[in-house]
Amino acid sequence: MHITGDQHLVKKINKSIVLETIKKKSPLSRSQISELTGLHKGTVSSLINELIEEDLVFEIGHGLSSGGRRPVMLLFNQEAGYAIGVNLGVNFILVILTNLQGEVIDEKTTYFEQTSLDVVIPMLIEAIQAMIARAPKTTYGIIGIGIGVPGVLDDKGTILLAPNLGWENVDLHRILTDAFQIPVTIENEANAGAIGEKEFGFGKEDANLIFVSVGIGIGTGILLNGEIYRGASGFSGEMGHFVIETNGKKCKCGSKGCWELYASENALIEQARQFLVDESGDQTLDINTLVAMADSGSARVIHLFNQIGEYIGIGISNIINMFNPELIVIGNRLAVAEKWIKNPIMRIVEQSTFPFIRRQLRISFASPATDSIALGAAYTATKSFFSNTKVWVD
Amino acid sequence: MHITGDQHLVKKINKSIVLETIKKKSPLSRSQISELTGLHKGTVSSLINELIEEDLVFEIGHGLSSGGRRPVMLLFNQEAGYAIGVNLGVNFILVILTNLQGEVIDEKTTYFEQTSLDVVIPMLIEAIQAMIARAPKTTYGIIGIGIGVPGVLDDKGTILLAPNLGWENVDLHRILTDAFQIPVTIENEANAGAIGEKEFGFGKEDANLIFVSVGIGIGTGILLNGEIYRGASGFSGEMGHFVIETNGKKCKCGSKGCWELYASENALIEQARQFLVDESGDQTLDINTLVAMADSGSARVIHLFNQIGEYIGIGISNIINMFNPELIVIGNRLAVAEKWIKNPIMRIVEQSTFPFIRRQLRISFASPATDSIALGAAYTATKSFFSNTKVWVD
DNA sequence: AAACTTTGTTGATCGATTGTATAAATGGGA
DNA sequence: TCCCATTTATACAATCGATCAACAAAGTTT
Repeated sequence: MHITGDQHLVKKINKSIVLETIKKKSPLSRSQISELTGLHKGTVSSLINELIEEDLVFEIGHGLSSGGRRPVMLLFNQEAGYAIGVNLGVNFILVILTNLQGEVIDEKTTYFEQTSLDVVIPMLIEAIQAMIARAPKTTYGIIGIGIGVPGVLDDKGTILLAPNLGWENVDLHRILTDAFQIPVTIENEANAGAIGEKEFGFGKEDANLIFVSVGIGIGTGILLNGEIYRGASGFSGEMGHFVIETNGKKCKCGSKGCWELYASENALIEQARQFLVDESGDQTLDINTLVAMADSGSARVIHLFNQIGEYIGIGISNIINMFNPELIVIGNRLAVAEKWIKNPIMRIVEQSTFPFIRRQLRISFASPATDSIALGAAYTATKSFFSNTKVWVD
Repeated sequence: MHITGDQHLVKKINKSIVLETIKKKSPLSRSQISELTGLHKGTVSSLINELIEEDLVFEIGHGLSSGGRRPVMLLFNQEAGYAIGVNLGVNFILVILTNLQGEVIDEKTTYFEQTSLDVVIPMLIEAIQAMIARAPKTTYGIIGIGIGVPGVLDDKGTILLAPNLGWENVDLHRILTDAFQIPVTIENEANAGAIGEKEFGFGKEDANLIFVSVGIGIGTGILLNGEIYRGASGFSGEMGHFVIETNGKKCKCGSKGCWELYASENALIEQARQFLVDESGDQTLDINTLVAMADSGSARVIHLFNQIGEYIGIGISNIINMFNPELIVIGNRLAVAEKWIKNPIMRIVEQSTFPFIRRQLRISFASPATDSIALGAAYTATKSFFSNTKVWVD
């Protein structure tokens, strides 16, 4: 069975084009939409009236005349419904509430120490529950819940493996659907980050964007031709296990010389521990501590960041040469060390990539203020809402 | 301006679905097509009649009854037109003539030694001209010319750089369009190979397929979600310049330790030359000679193939971990050494890739009998014919 | 031979875009 | 102030393509 064409499909396509246009360029008049999209005036009129009926668009009043009748300006009704977005981390749960435009209305972070299912799942449900309770009443209510998870998923939303949480075969989709009776979408953390950056971050104009999540390990969210690339078994993006040293250290994945052995938060802390025992006692080492030490001038720590940065740069160079993307965003924990790792990364990238590829390329660090993973997760929920129930074709 | 929907689009979609169904599963009756596609009987009838009118489909006679009126069986008219496919190599021009189904009707190889434009372009034009002259007369005649080129192209069919031919900024599209007044499509060699394997080779069922062209250098054709991936500047697939040894040999690309320094035909021959001067005089070394020597038991050559195979395996492992493809096809010159490099490649891949990724993965060598590059090139011409003038939406 | 099945066509209907005419609102100029 | 061109938006008929239903054609089964 194929997706065959009929008038309903045509209408869905055009309605989605009209709504997208309003979302991106409002305020707009009907006639401007007609010109921008190439659709006939009458078509636009009737579609707009349906969208107003559905409370997704509203009239804001008259605009300025350009020599004739004054246009009626239209706005997207961002507040017709809200979406929940969750970044499920290794020691925290970040829940955000966004409107249909992806603007953050509310947010709350909860921390945990034990990662066992019995502890985390109830906390997760409670956190979402609390956020739903705080959401204002709207036409469509909570239209969906999107979650970003640090692990490998199948296409039905089961977590096959989340090594840093110690989870295996957790049917999170079922658990949350049962708990809330609301559509749930689950996405890998790095993929969600890529989506977030594409929709709300630095990558709005880019069709090819790669989100490099440098945390305990390294994961990558690959967005090609505007869509997440998943591979044959939903398991692409395991770039942490690139071989960058043919005869390097042994990795638990079975290979040798894997990238994340040299360039992750784990690598950083492990190496720091070797010389910091004497330098500063047995304090708990984490990345924020190390950044603080570098800021206050510790040469050894600065040198360590430099080294880690170079290794990150090697992997990123491989990514660049392979994917020739428009944008690379470095996110997750190590992004806070931007100040200390940016230069070595850039230096290596300039050495190891083609000039004509670099010309189309930008590299940036995810802003610590906005959580692109939670934003991306919320966006998947919104998108699913539109494609399943209302407009949108994809 | 977007691609908006109207009835013409609907018809194009459905007509293309009907034709594709016939191409893939003929002989078929109208009613079977209706069931397979989900389209209404009447719709199928009218579309089929148009296709018959256009000479793209014909009735072959009655099929067997299944308890009622006997069906009229339909066939795709593969011979309604022919396409030219060209593999422009570093020392040869292979021209093939295919029907609309991609079956090779005729083929001819011409060899050349000087790669200067003045020599090669006239030869190319003459070779194509000769093939066109030999083609039988059909309804649509020669519907297009497709060319696979070992170099970097822009989106208008200009060769920006073909290092092994010594060409730069050659507007091949214009040259050939002027010469033949027929639609011309130009594609990178490795991309054409990927398309050929997808349509006619081992990859028919696969959406994610990577063609690794191991010749003088290493190029890759990346087919994701059923489409060639080109990257931001049409320049992805430069995987020959992966870094696999962080402190390895210097490469002319400016980096160090690039894959193709260790795993290409160049690497093979260079290393062979070092010890073969004394072993067999100053014969001209090429890959066929080396394969022959291995076949007759030269331990050193066998060991060399083993080593090159292992390095190929390392790069392929990286590709696998990154793309998680269904299929990898190893093509171009080194494919003839399958017997000697297959095992080391496989051994390394098994060591360096995840088991769950391998489960969905096949690795094969391009068959030397069929040239997937020329086939893929011819297919791009056929596809362009259908999408521009007749049915097909993409 | 009658009844049922399968295949394929034909004409009516539906639904969506488009084209044309028209109405409404406005600015510019005589 | 009045008239007209212009811009905006709607209304209604025309058109095109898919679907639906009825029917004809050609079998098979009982």
